[in-house]
Amino acid sequence: MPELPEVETIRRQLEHRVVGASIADAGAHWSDKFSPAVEVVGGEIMSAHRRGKYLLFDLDHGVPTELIVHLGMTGRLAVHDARDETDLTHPHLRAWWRFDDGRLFTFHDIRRFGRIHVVDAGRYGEIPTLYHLGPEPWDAAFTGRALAAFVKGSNRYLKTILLAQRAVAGIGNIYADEALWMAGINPANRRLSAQRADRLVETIRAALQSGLDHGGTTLRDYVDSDGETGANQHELFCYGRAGSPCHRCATELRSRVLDARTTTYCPRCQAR
DNA sequence: CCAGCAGCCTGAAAGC
DNA sequence: TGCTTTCAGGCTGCTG
Repeated sequence: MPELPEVETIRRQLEHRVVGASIADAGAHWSDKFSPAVEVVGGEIMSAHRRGKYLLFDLDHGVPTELIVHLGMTGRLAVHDARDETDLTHPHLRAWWRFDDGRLFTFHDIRRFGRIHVVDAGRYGEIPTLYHLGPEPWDAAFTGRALAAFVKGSNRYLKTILLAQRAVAGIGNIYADEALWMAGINPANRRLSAQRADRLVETIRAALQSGLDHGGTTLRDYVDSDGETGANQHELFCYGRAGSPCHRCATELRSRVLDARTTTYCPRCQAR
């Protein structure tokens, strides 16, 4: 489940391998989730950015164009040496791009929760979550005040607001549970004081920074574009630890389902 | 506009 | 052992 730290880890690895490459050929799975990949044939990759969990490749394709990739749950991007014999019939291969130097850029996605879009640069209207995406977690616009305003304007669970990508970009289930545990806030709260909002902004940044520092969290499927697992799963305080003792107070961590998301929390440190 | 939720997907793990 | 069921979950799009 690539979230911001996993996507950023991949972006950093890909950047120096794809920038400057010209796309000579491409292919894609028939689904319209992936088929737009072929529209960038003839383009040159100018840069590789990230917004939230989206990878954004700027292309010169006559007009400024963006190739947008969301990894979903199990998406993997990799660049293969020209000598590699990459199997273009692999059952999980959803899209591929052949560079004019012979290298192959591939997108594998077992569960097909990923998505590929090609748009005129900056035209995100057909991608609702990206269109409405909130600030990056380290953006000056992401403040306790701004987060508190989002919570006040909504009647949803606090955790659901964090996952919705509007108040802040890039948080998924793992880092939401981690940040809420670190802040000592119950995920099912529907209100947030100014003081707690400031604290939650800090812990969101801390949880994501830990993920970045450890190359991402690998629970099932995540590997970076070199096929390496992350190490942040060894640093988790809360996510996936239901039934185990809280690292702060030794109370048994509990899990419940909030809006169809498994949520782990400490019933004592994160009392409502 | 909002909240809530089904549906998309597959393989691993658990249950029988 | 082998078959069936459950689970994981980000995002989209539908419903009320």
